[in-house]
Amino acid sequence: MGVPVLSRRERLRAETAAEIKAVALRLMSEGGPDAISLRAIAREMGMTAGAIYGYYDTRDALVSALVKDVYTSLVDAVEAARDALPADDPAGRILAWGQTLREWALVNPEGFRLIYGDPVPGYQEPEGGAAAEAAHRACAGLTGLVAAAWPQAVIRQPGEYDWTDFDPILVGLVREEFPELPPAAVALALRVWGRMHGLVALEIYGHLRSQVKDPARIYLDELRDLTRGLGLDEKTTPRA
Amino acid sequence: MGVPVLSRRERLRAETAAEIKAVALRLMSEGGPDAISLRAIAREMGMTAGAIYGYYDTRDALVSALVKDVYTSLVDAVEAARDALPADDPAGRILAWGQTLREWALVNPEGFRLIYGDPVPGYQEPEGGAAAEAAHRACAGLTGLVAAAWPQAVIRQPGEYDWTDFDPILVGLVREEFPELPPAAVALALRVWGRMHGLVALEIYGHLRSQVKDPARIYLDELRDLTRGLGLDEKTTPRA
DNA sequence: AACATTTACTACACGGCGTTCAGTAAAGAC
DNA sequence: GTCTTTACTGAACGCCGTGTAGTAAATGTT
Repeated sequence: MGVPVLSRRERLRAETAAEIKAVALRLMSEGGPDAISLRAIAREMGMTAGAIYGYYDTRDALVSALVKDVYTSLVDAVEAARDALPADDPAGRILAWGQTLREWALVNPEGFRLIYGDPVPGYQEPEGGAAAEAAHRACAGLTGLVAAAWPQAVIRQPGEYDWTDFDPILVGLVREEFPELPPAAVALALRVWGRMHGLVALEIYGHLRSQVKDPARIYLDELRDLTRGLGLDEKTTPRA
Repeated sequence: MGVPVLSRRERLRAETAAEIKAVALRLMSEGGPDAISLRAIAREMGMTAGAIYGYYDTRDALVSALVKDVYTSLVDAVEAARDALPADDPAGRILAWGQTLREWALVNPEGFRLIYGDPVPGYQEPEGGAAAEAAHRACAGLTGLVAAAWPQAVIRQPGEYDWTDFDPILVGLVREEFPELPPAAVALALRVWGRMHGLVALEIYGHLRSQVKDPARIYLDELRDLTRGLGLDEKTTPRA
C-alpha cells in the first residue's frame, strides 16, 4: 500500500467522515435505526446537519456506507468462525457459520435490520446495492462450505442450473476458487443461505419469540438437519 | 351472528375507520410503506391529520390494524391454497403453501415488509404483537401440514421439547386439533416456517436477485428438499 | 508577509412528519 | 327546543432531510 500520502486536510476530512459513521452506528445501537438522523448526528458532534453534506451527498449515501461497514463486519465474523475449525470438518464449519450468524444478529439486531431489512425510513438502495460486495463475499463463503460437502452431498432432483443463471461477479469468485464445482452447487449455497436466514430473521423481528421460548434449540436442530441433508457428519460438538 | 345493531353514528364511524385503513393500504402499495402518513391519508380523504386520532389512538395503532388485516389476508391465501389439494397429499399441500406464500409476497411486497420487516419508520409493536393472532393461525396451519407428515417424517436427533416450550395459545390450537401430536412436531413446524420464510425474505428485500436470475427455481428446489426430508412423495406436479 | 482561493461550517428557510389542544358546528338524545 | 355528545378544523410544537447564501479559517501562491 505504501505510505498513504494524506495532507493534513485530507486526514482530518477522513477522520470526520469516520466519526460521522461511528456516531451514526452508536445512535443506531442505542435508539434503533430511526435514531440515525443527520440532525441527531450533527447535534452529537457539535455541528449543524448541513455540514454532513460535505461528507455524504445525502442521508442515503451515509446509510449505504453504514450498510457496507456493518455487512463487512458480519462477514468477517462468520468467516472467522468458519476458519477456527479445520477444513476437514465441513459440518462443523457450517454449524459454526450458522451459529455465528445468529449470535452476531442477536448482539447487533439493529445491524441485522440495517442489512436485511428496510434500513431506515425512506432508504432506497443505490444501483449495485451498497451491500453487493459483502453479499458476494457471504455468498462465496457459503459456496465454499457447500463445496466441501459437494462430493457426498445428496442433491435430490436438482433443478438444472447454468453459470449464466448467476451474477457474473459471484460466478467469477466461485469459479476461481472452486474450478470443479458445478453451477448447481451455487444454487445449493443460496438455499443454505436462505435456510440460515429464515429462522434468524423471524427471531430478530420478533416473530419466533412469541411462539417459542428458546429459538436457539430450534435453530440448532435446523442446522443439524441441514448438515445431515448434505451427507455430513459432525466432528465437533456444537455449542449449546 | 344476528343483526349487528349499529346506530347510524356507529355505522358511519366504522365506515370511516375502514376507509382510513383502505386509503393507507392504497398509499402503501403505491408509494411504499413510508407513504403511510397520517397527513397523506387525511389529505386523500379531505380531512385533517388530527381527525384520524378520533379513530386510532396513534399512528402505530393504525399500522397495527393494517398488519392484522394484511397478515390475515396472507394466511387466508395460503390456507386456501392448502385446502385446494386433498388431505392425502401432504407433500402437495406443503408445496402449495410455500409457493403461495412466495407468490403472495411477490404480489404484495409492501405487505410482506409490513408483516415481517420494520413496517414503517419508528413503529413499535404493541404488547401481544398486532400479528399474534394471525401468526398463531399460520403456525397452527404449518403444524397441521407437519402433522400430516409426522408418522413418516424422519426427525434426526430432535431436541427434546416440552409443551411448556411454546406459547400457550399456540399449544391450545395445536392440541385441540391434533391431540396425538408430540411437541417436537411444533418445533418442526417452526423450522418449516423458517425455511419458507428465508428465501422469500431474501428475495423480497432484494438480496437474492443480485445473485441469481430466477429465484423461483431455487425456491422450488428448497420446498422439494423440504418435503423429501419429511419423508413425503409428491402426488401433484408443482407449478413451475 | 500579503493576497487569493479553497474548504468547512453556520444560519436560515422550505416543506413534510406525528401529535396535542382549544374551538366549532353538526348530529343525536331527551 | 334544549342539551350533550361527537366529528372535525386550525394552529401550534418539535422533529426530520435538504437546499442556499454567507462567513471564517485553513491552505496555496507570489
